[in-house]
Amino acid sequence: MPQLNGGGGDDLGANDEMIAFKDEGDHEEKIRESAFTESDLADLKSSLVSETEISQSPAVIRRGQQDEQRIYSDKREHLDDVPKHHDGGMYKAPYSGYPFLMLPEPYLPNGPVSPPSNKVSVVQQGMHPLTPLLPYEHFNPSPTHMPTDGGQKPGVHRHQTQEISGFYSLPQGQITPSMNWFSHSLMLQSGMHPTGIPHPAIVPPSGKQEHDQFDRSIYNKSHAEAKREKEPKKPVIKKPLNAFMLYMKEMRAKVIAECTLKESAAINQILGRRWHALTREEQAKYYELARKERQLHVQLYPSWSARDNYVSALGKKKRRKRDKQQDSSTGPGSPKKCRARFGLNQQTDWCGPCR
DNA sequence: AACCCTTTGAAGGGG
DNA sequence: CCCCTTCAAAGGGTT
Repeated sequence: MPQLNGGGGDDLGANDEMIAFKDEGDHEEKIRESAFTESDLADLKSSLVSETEISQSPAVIRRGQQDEQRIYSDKREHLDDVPKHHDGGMYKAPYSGYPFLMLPEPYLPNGPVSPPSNKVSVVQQGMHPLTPLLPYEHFNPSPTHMPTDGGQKPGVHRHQTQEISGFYSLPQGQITPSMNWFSHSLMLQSGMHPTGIPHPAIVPPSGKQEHDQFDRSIYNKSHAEAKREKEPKKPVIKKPLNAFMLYMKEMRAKVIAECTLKESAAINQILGRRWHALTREEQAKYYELARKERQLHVQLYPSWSARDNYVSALGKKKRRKRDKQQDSSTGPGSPKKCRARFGLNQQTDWCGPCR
C-alpha cells in the first residue's frame, strides 16, 4: 500500500518535524500553567514590551532561539510515541473534529479561495482559517500516483493536484512539473489550476492576488502594456507551511477575537506563547499535518527548492544593512521603536482578555 | 508600493 | 556538524 509516511523513517528527511518537548517538566508545566489565562495575556502584553526593551543584539537573540530549538530537538523521541494517523497509507484527516475539515467553501466562487476572504473575515463568518486544508481529507493517492517511497520524485503524476488544491491560503493557479511553461502560463493567465481549481501554493511574482483584474485591465491599458502583462510571469511556489504556521492559521482568528488585536506582530507573539503551552499531543497533530504537507509539496513540485524563493543577493545585502542599523538600536525594528509601537505607556489600551 | 514587525519550523549553504 | 539566513502567514504600521 502506498504510504505518505514511509513507515517510521521519513523519506523526505523530515522525521524531525516531531519536535519533542523539553525534559524539564517544570518548564513545560510552567508554560502550560500560564497558558490561556487572562493573566497570561497580561503577562504577555507586558513582556511584549519588556522583552523588546532588553538590549540584546539580534544575533544574541537568534542564538538564544536556536539554543531553545536545539533543546526541543533533543526530545523528539518523545513525540515519536505519538500515534500516527495513517490508514493503510491513505491519508484520512487524522484529527477527527479538526475544524478545517468542515467546509467546502474554499472552492466556491466567492469563498475563501479568493485571497482577501481567506483572511480573518472569512473566519468571522463561521469559516475556519484552516479550511484550505480541507483537501487533506480527500487526499487518497492511488498506488500509481503516490510512491511508497516518499523520496521518490521522478514520474510523479499530477492528478494529485486536484486533491490537494487549496492547501495554501493564496490560490492563484497551478503549475505542475509535468507541464511545460507554456501551459503554465496559460493556467496562470486564467488564474486557474489545470484541473480547474486554483492552487494557493502558487502565486504571481508580485505575491498579490489579482484575479479577474487581469482581463479588465487588458482593455484599459495600452497595447504594449497589455502585451507585457500577457507575457508569462514565472509563478512562485510557496513553501509548505510548518507546524507552527498551521497552528497560527487556525488560532489567529481566535486570538483576534479574544484580544481585539489586529496587529499580526503582537498576535504572533501571543500565538508563539500558546504554541509552547500546547501539550505534546496537541502540537503533534500540527507536526503531523506539516509533515504531510511537506510530503505532498515534494511530490507536487519535485524540483522545487526553498532556495527558489530566496531574495536576490541584492536583497540580502539590503537586509544585512538593515540588521546593522538595528544593532545601533536606532534603525527600524529597534527596541526603541518597538516600545513605541507596542505602547509602553499605553498599556491601558490593551483589551480585557489581553490585559 | 514596498517593507517592517513577530512568531516557529524547515531548508539550504558556508565554514 | 554547527551556525546562519531566508521564508512560509498575517495585517497593521512605517517609510
